[in-house]
Amino acid sequence: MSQMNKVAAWSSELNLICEMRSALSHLNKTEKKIAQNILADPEAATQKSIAVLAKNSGVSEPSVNRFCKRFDTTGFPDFKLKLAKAAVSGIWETVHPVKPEDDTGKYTTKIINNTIANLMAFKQSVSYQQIQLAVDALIRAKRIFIVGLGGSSATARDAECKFLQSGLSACYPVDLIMQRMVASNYAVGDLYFLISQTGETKEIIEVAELAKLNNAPVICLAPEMSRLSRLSTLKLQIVRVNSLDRLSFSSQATYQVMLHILAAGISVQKKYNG
Amino acid sequence: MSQMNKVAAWSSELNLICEMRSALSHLNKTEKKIAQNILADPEAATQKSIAVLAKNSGVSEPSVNRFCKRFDTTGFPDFKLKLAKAAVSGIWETVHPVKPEDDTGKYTTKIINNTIANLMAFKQSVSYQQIQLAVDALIRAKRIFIVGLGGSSATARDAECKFLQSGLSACYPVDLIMQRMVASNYAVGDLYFLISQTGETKEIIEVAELAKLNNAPVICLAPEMSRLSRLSTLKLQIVRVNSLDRLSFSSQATYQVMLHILAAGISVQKKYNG
DNA sequence: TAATTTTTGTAATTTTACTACAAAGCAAGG
DNA sequence: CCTTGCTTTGTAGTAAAATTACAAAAATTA
Repeated sequence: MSQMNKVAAWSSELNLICEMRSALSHLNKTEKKIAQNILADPEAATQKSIAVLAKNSGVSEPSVNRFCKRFDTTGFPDFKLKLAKAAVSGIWETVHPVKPEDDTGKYTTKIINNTIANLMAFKQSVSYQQIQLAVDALIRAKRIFIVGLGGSSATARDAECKFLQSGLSACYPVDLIMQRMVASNYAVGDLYFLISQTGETKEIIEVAELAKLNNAPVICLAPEMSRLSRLSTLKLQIVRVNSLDRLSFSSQATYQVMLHILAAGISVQKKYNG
Repeated sequence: MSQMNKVAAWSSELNLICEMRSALSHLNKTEKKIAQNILADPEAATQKSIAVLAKNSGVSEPSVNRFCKRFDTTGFPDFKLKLAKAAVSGIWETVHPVKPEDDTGKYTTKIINNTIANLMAFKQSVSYQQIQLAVDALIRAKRIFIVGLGGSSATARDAECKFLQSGLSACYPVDLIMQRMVASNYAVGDLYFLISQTGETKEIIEVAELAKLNNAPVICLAPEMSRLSRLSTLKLQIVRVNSLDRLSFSSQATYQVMLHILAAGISVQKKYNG
């Protein structure tokens, strides 16, 4: 530990449980004992006294007290308080996959909770700068062509509605041939807005490649690190709670929210420019 | 107080701040002093000691202690803990409207938070029974016709995708004339699935009335208490955080999640029946 | 108004958390 | 391999915080 008194200086914005988890490897044995004991059941730890927690962890009371102070708290009671808060917001960290034996109530709450978790992850990862750039580009564009296939076709339709409502010139060509046609007939002022849940669909990558051939600006709404994302000039990347199957949450809800944010941005921006 | 020792017996599921607020009128002066002092800034109260809180409220320490015990807690520390938790989850109770002067970061987080708040409200109000009934009806139906106009057209398209993916026979007639045609040519086994953000759009109500004339089953995805909702045989009602304008959150995200839940229900159900 | 009940506060007790200090463990240098 | 100096951990004492028991005050009822 030596001079590094506050383990978590570099992650003070994250919640206490995250901090502890990520600090775990940097801790020495006594601290690790305490951390593991708390992390095993944070909720339960908030109910314990310093004496009980020390005994359970096999360390002395002052060790627990010192441990607490290392995590940016004034002492044990303050630590417990912050831990309790973290445990509440942490409900959304653990995702619960839908299982075939779940009854209606179970899978309903699971899906809603997982979707909320995904939105929270999205909130943490979203780049305001990219949104700002996207809003600017959308407003500047003379024509916006939206492409989305399969599961993303509804999202594409939604984008068309929202952009039209915001007073932009948006068009969502329904079939693939039309989409290709649009992509190969680029004119200055055109903008391509490509939507994909996977970012790997062959047909949409073709559209992106066609656009690139013409040096056309391409905004994509796709998972980070996908092929589509790499082909685009402006990336609105959507993280997703990993290790979660398609059934267990609505990733499209996140896409929808992203579109909503863009629409709001356009409205806000337009109000200022006249 | 007399024999009623636990003020909050009838609302134990709500969080502590809600309980205090609703109990406020039933409290006597000393208790009211304490409650008001805490409610003025619950977050700050969690940092105070019993002595400070007592002094600030103009009462004695044991009074504060007794006050805590009335709210289903073991004592002051436990009370503070539960208060802290309530304050955290309470973030989602207050919604923040998007303002024209908001910068990118501000309106982005506001929209995401408001959408989460809306999903939470939805979670609390959703009827599992209605979902169960809807899933059953959808599986039983020979043909499902989906109708949604304007902002709901994308949602309708999404419903079509999801139902088709689940192996059902779903169809979303794009234009209004087709929709009317479909509604007036009811055959046994048909099911109408009507989607509306307002539940008051004239054209969709016409479709619902046409269906009703034929005694056709109608599932609606609409706000509670709307005209469309009253016309339908099965209502999937969507509450929304009130006093929030269209721009400030994505209500469609909630609709999308509802569709996702139905699709999951269909998959789960089908797995059991073979 | 007196008697009874309820409410509130004072004072003592207990519990809990914290601090000072000393012992043990560990690393670098002789 | 031992010593010196540093870090880490624990023990014991101290301080603070919360709780309890009890008594006084206020309110209620007859």
